[in-house]
Amino acid sequence: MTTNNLPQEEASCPAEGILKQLSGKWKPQIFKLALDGPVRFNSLLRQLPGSNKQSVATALKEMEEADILVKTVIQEKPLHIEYTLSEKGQAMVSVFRGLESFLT
Amino acid sequence: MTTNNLPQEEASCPAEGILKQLSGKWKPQIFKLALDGPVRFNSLLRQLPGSNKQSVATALKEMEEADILVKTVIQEKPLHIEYTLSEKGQAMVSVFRGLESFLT
DNA sequence: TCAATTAGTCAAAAAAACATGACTACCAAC
DNA sequence: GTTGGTAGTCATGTTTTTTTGACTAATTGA
Repeated sequence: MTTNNLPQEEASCPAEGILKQLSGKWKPQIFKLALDGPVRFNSLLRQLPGSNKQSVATALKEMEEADILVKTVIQEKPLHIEYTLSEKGQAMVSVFRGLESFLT
Repeated sequence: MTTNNLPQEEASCPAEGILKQLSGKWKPQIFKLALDGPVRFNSLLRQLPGSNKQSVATALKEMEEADILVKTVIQEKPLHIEYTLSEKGQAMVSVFRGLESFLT
């Protein structure tokens, strides 16, 4: 048990929460792919070697909950689902580019 | 075992590595405290409720290895050690501020 | 000499993240 | 009616990260 669940919690660090929203084994790569346009579940699985359904599904769900991606059901015959960068996601692009500039 | 340790590895995502350098339970908070000036081991332990020696030591070591913090031994009587933002660390500040701007 | 501060290390346990394989459900083609 | 594609869920197991508690070693003050 930590002493963190105190009333005056959250005096800590705003960047922390956002870092969490972008961190994890697959989120940065998913974000990057989403920059080029809508992404889809099975397509991501194929584009991310070493990934798996569970991890990709979790990443997509969390990025949707964090309002980085927007989930859209496309009403066509095979009925597929697209994940698109939200407004917040779009706004994050510059920060993401900033991160990329720190290649050692 | 993943299929990731292939020769043509590292076609993935540059931002990913930097995110890892700043991610973890304590690194963002340590970075933030380092913005105000040099930080020290025991002082950090006191300022980060719920933290512990091991975690803080690991965070400091990794941030030093990532060239975000610079470790300096101060030759005074109680002989203490300071961690200061490196040049790279300074350059990261704007990105860090960018992250902070995404408070929901 | 005993207690306290400095800055840690080490082994082990607990918790969180990630992976695996089986399974669901819908629709279309053969 | 079986295969294949869409998009997942679920239980379980493994791996990684974080925490705990004991310990080290040097210096200071009483």
